[in-house]
Amino acid sequence: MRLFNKSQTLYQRYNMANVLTSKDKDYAQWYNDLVIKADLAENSAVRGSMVIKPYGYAIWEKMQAELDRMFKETGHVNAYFPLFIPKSFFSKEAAHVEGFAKECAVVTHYRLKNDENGKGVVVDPDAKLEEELIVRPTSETIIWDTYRKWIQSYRDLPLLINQWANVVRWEMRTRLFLRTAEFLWQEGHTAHATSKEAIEEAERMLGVYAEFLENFMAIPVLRGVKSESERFAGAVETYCVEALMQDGKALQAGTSHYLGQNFAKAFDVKFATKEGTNEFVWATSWGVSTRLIGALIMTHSDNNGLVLPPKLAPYQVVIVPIYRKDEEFEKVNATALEIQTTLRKAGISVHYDHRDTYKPGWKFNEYELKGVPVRIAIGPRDLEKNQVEMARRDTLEKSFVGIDALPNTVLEVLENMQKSLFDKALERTRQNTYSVDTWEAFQDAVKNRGGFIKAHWDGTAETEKIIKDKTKATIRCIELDAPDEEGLCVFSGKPSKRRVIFAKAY
RNA sequence: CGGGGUGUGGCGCAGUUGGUAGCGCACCUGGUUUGGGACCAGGGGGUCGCUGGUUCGAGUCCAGUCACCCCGACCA
Repeated sequence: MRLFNKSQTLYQRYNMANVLTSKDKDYAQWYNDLVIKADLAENSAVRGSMVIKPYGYAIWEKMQAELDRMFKETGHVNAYFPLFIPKSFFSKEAAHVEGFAKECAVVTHYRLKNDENGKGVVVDPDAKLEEELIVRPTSETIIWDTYRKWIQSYRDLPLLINQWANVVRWEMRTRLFLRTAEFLWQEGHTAHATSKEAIEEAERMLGVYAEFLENFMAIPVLRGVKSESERFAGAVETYCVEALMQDGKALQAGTSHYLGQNFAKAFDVKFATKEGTNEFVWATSWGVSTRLIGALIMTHSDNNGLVLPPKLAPYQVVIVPIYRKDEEFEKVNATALEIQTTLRKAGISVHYDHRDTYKPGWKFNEYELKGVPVRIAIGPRDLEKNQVEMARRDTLEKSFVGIDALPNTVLEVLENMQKSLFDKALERTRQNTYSVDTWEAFQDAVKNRGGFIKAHWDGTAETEKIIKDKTKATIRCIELDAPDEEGLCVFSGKPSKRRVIFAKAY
């Protein structure tokens, strides 16, 4: 077994030089390079909007498939609501409009015409919309306007609907996957007869997200609730899962909101109870977005490129044939095809790259950049010994495996890698989650150490704001299982009943 | 919206005191190669972001304008 990562610098010198910026040198640049070089996405002609390329989209499709399965397993169905929302809908829920007004794209006209000077097309001023349309930044308003018509009786409840959609939030500054003007997501919107049911739903879906992130994406998360100032615009309570990235910054990976009766009241959605009274329904909404791809990258990847957990990889194994002449290729190809079939029968997704237009070394680097979990190289020397060379992406270890043992060995490695990626990320998160008790130590921790900082907070928005202004750290969440612990606010010195999680965030 | 930067073949860049555009990668053809991003030979491709000005002559100087990137404030 050869361990390249023990002599990483030498390895890189002759191998990956000039491909990716080193993580240690410039983490943000490393991230950008990786997204581009791994062929996940690129910037488009429209500022802040990205093209998700086939390889990146394949990862999103894997996520969608699993999440969709989980949503359906918990009783939800999919539907689709319009992209355009009448402007008037937005003003119906005060907090909601307040939260989103500053980043809405607005459709004002519905027609173009040829420019009179013969230069291209211009907006036809005669085609002004009576009521302007908002491009959805989220769908609560249009959905609740619709739910009013769907809900009359307790027998219509609970209403458990999800939609897969794109949304637009006109952000000042954007970054591929992490924050773009348009992004893809799913948004669940549910209606319930009681507050208790709605809270249970919000908590259930937070659990679904946590399970998905941890078991599927191998990303450990904290489960918690947001402070008032970080709460979703229009929610009574916002639950969240927060993950810690390799650079010590937190990333909100998913949110689930208990909306109380806010939207029901704003859109007049009432139902007849068994007892014959009329009551407003109780609501939730919850979502995760293509931002998760950013979380994926920043949790597992390294200086050689993307590292994908096997459950998410568009293909789990790539086979690279090695040969000199046509006769050699014939033999290698025959065996490679057999291996491909065997692995596929074992339920493993396999890509066999027999292109003659790239050399093996080029392919090795390419698939490392793309994070394919297992690479199998097979050449004439292997044929003689009835073996292949197997390389594992996360550790960069290479080993020789007998062809007969292949499917089982690969399955073991994939399983092991899935677990190992999670364990590694969990260990990193644990080592970077720590308590701080004084203001000096807090400032130092935010500035020099990063990570999840557990500190006492007096519970006021004022203190939270001052801490944010002074340190750039925000309250990521109040952990659901945070133990009661008397203490003094790290900033104000006022009494606090438990610690909350502070971090710098994406 | 403030600060900084950049616009030159597909990508990354060079271009001196103004003289009519070049390099690397990629691409195409042929050959040799193929176990960690091969090599040789030949070839194609750019009205230099846009508009105007100065000049015999502008990638280069001037003015304006647009776009994008990075750093802040705002946000998933």
